[in-house]
Amino acid sequence: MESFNVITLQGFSRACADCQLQDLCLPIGISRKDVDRLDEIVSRKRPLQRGTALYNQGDHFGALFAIRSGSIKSFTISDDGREQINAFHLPGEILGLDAISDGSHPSAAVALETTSVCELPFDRLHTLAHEVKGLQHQLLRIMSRELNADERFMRILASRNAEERLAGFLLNLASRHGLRGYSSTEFNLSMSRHDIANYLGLAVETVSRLFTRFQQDGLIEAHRKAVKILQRDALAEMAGNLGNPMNQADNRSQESS
Amino acid sequence: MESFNVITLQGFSRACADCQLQDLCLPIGISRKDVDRLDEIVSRKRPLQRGTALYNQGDHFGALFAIRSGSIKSFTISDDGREQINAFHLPGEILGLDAISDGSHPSAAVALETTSVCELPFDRLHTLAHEVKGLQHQLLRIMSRELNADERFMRILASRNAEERLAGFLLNLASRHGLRGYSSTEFNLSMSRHDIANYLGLAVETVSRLFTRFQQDGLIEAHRKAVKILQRDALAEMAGNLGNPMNQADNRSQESS
DNA sequence: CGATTACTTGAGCTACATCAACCGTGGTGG
DNA sequence: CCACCACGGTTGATGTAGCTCAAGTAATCG
Repeated sequence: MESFNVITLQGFSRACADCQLQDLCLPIGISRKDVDRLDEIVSRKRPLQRGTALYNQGDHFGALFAIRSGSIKSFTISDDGREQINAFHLPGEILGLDAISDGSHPSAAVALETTSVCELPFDRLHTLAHEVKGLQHQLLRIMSRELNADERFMRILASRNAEERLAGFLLNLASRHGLRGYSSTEFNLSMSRHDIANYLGLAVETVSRLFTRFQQDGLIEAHRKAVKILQRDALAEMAGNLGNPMNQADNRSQESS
Repeated sequence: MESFNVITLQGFSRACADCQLQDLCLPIGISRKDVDRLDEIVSRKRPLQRGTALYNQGDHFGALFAIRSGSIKSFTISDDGREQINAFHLPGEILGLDAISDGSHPSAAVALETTSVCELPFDRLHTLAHEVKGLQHQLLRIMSRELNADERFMRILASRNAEERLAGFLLNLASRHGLRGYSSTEFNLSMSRHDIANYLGLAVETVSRLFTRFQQDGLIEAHRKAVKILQRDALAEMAGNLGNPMNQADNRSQESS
């Protein structure tokens, strides 16, 4: 709702150099001049409505996408028709990296709310990365960061119980919101309980019960999509202090020494 | 036992161009001349004994490693001291990709048996990739492939039960062995039941029981480390046909159209 | 304003973990 | 060379976290 016309129409055309998210996204560690070259290949598409697919499973891979505002879930449908969510993506994050290897998207991406994205045609990006070493490095770093996040999440799925998973999930979202300049204690979930359950490998009922229990225990305040973190430390304790490091982007900010 | 002195001592010094694994590893899509340049930066270390660490969690990241022979498990130790295995690596696979993003290894890597590796100093590799576009692309593809494998595995952890997990695991190992020119129906597990259980997020007892049940049902033949797949299709059915695609490297082979 | 969909709450069931005992095997030292 | 030990693996018995089924309530949508 808000945060929607923050980006003016001018901002819409004049891109990366002015983007609020540039220090989360591709332009890190790239000179102003090279950012302008990046700009030239980026195209901004009109916002996706909630439920709209950015790409479908099996689609030809032609471009990476960076989220400008809104949020997206990526998921796959298995042979038996069940959906499994791989990730939720927030502004500044790059989608489609898993499609580079075989030229088609192994998972679909659907907007969870009104969402706008930047399109980065891969062949042009690749060529530019060949010329701009900083961009090449940044691409590798982003992919590596993603690998990290996946590994952390695998760890959670393999060894944490339901309450640890949800606690970790909430903290992860919280800190990712924080990184984007929003409140890290109070935010809206753009995904349904069903999606959360699916993502965490739990039943919807379990997630629902945990939300009410966390609330009863004074850890959070939750009413439908609105969530407020009341006792961050208790949640972190519960999540085995995996809340912070589970975060995809956290580590990136302080490591540029 | 066998398959050990396949690599001669000559093969040990003259590298990538002669390597049996080159079509699984970095050199794909690179001209002969550029492979020689790659060769120059690769250094071959003496074999690691079983249980020896290639690197430890938190170590400074200076190089990627490619497995030449043997196998390696990578894992992290969480705050509470529990080990969680992220992956098992076979010959031709690259380790250390998750360390690019913040310059230190988020996970440790330990040899499961006598294992030899090639060391690829990252700064030199990075520079070479800047010059050789094919190498840059191949690096991205390998990372993307890894992302894929992680996502598939997350799906398994989040939505499959014990028997589906183990069936998928066995098929995955089988086809990875096949890709390397070994039998894909008969092979040795280099990891313990404990490791398998840890990796799959199960208890050792459960894994053990499943092994005996699979054997009783005539799906496999298993004695200690030795495994023989008897009914591939039945296992695939059980794994929700996730056995094949779960594989990290499968898709790479037929897509170079 | 009714109807569909998202979420919550309760009751019972089950897959798997945990605890405990036992077995085979490979290594070591007497 | 055998006896013993330690360790990885197997098997059984029991407990429980979380799933499933079921029904109710609240929000959303046409």
